[in-house]
Amino acid sequence: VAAPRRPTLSDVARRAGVNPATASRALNPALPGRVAEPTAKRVRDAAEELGYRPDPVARSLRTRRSGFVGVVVPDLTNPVIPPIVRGIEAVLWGAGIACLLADTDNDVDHEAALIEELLARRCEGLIVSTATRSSEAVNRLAGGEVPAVLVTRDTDAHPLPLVAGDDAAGVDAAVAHLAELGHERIAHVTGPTDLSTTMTRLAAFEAACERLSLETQGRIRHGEAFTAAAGREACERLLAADSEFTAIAAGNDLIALGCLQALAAAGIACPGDVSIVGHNDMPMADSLQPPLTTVAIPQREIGARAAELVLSSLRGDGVADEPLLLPTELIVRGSTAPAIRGS
Amino acid sequence: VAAPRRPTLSDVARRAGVNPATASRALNPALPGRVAEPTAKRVRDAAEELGYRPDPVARSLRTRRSGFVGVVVPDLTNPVIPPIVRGIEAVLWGAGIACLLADTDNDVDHEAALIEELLARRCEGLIVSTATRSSEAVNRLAGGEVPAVLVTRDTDAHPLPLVAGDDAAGVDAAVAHLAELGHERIAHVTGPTDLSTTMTRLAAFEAACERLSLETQGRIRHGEAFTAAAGREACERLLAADSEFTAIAAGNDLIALGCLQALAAAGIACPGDVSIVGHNDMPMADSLQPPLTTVAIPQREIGARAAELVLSSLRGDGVADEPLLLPTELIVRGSTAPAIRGS
DNA sequence: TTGAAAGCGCTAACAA
DNA sequence: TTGTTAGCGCTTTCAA
Repeated sequence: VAAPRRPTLSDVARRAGVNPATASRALNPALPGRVAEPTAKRVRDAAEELGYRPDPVARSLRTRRSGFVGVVVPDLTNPVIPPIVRGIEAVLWGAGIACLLADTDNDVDHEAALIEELLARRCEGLIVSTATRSSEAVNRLAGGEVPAVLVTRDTDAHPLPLVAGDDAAGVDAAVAHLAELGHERIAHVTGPTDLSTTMTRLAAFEAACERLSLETQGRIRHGEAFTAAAGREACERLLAADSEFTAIAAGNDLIALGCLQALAAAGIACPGDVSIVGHNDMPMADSLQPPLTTVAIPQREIGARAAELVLSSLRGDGVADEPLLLPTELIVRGSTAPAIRGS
Repeated sequence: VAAPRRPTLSDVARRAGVNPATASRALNPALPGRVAEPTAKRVRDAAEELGYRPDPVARSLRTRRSGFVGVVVPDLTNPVIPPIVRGIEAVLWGAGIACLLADTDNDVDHEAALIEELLARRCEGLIVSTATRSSEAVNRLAGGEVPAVLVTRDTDAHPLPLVAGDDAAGVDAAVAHLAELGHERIAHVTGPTDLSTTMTRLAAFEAACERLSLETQGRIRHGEAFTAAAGREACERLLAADSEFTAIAAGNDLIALGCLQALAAAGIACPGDVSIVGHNDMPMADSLQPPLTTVAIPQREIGARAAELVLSSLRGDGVADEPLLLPTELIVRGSTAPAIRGS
């Protein structure tokens, strides 16, 4: 028995009684050098009968394209990431483009390797949420052969289009909300300082406090990662320093969750003694105890817009290179309450 | 200025003054036909100076391999999935193999297309958590060219190795736990019936109730998806039917969360009036209100073991084809409490 | 409108 | 040990 090799274009051509080149043309419509309809039909039938599927590897080698877009994310276990990816996939899939995902585990080298891998496989576009704001591999993407778009996290050099939530406005609203509730001593527990999101939110926090004449001195702590464990640890450091505060603005919802845990462990009630505001409105933020007040970013839409930018680039449209900051919204839930006088 | 084309093996060979084939051999150590060390060094230096990176597409076309494993998941926004993926990645990355992820959005056609895509790109192995237990595309993987392993979700034909948690044992422990608390009327809100996990857990639920002489008649409802919204909707149907029950075993934690919401909306206290047990111990299950009692599955390890199976296959080792069911553990938290007499 | 020929970048037989 | 040759499966000039 002959090996059940998968049929190639030559097989199809032979069966249709034409040259492989003709078969190729018949199967790839449009393009100059159309094929006579009867011939084309013979080819299509032959392909159908043989169950022919074009070989994307061979095609890629020849055409330097691939029909897929690469998506590079820092950490799938961060709950904000999946909805963003979903937004990307929905748009791309709708445009007939597959997307292949890679997770860098927040590691620059890992990130560089995966970007290289995707590029080498001729991905036609790249959407990246970078592992760090100093990623060289990401910066090199600028002016490269394929369009690249950043989501949520920017690099310092910001050489690429970015789609993100308007974090600054969100943080400003969060601080204003706390101030309105009477909080005058607000702490900030951030994410890792090598991420643009952390720096943006931190700057916005300080600006808002400045504007409202609130003292922040000694009330800022940096978490080592965007995880609950890191948030908890940072909050414990904050508590240990005994800097008085009645509210915490957290770098993101996972950090906020960690703060919730640290406070609970220390016997401090939220929102009774201390109020907390998160950021992102991750899935289940509304189901925590207490339900988390947070700055919602439009997760799916961030992904969708990034995908659209890539599609525009592929169509040859120019892409504005200033950051696209989508509206954020403060969602008030149970983790914030009026400050207790003199506490 | 000449186009800054990325250097090819021929460029390297020319610079080293050798034949491309020799350069290829020098760069790919081992293999029959070793290269003299001085020559090899010249080639390596040339490659280094030129910044040569082998083209995986060309290499794949020639060798029919690719150096990556494909991972197909049904829904990244289901919180159990990312930790499993993490387990897979850690093992594969440790073995020097990249992994490319694809999300099927729980859709069979989408799944078939992505599997085809990954296969066509010569992925060397496939790890799949299938969209449905009747997926033809998945069944066809059996005996295919690349090793394939299923995680968490099986197909009815189970033609492939499976790595999953021992759900049956877990559900049995969960029901026993509820029974010990005095619950005699236990309802079951499941996931979608086209998933093997749903069927396994349902069968285990019925077996356990049977064993303990608990009536289940009229107390089973199927959720349309493994989401909180579906769980809530199914629980509302259960409540509307007014079948009396004092506890719910949920198909997974998201379903359990939905039940929590439905009960809260109906003014029924958990665990005061009704106890709930989830399944999976997803991230943040311990932070819900109340903290969820649940059957923990070893998420990362499921992924890791699946990846190891693929690696074994690639090394040519035989792989046992009976399902690998890893131990589950009932984690008792705040959502279960003693049944109220006569309620 | 179709065919012939070349070649994408690499590796595997075979020869030298 | 190294070079020569061929070809993976496809597309794209160029010629007929």
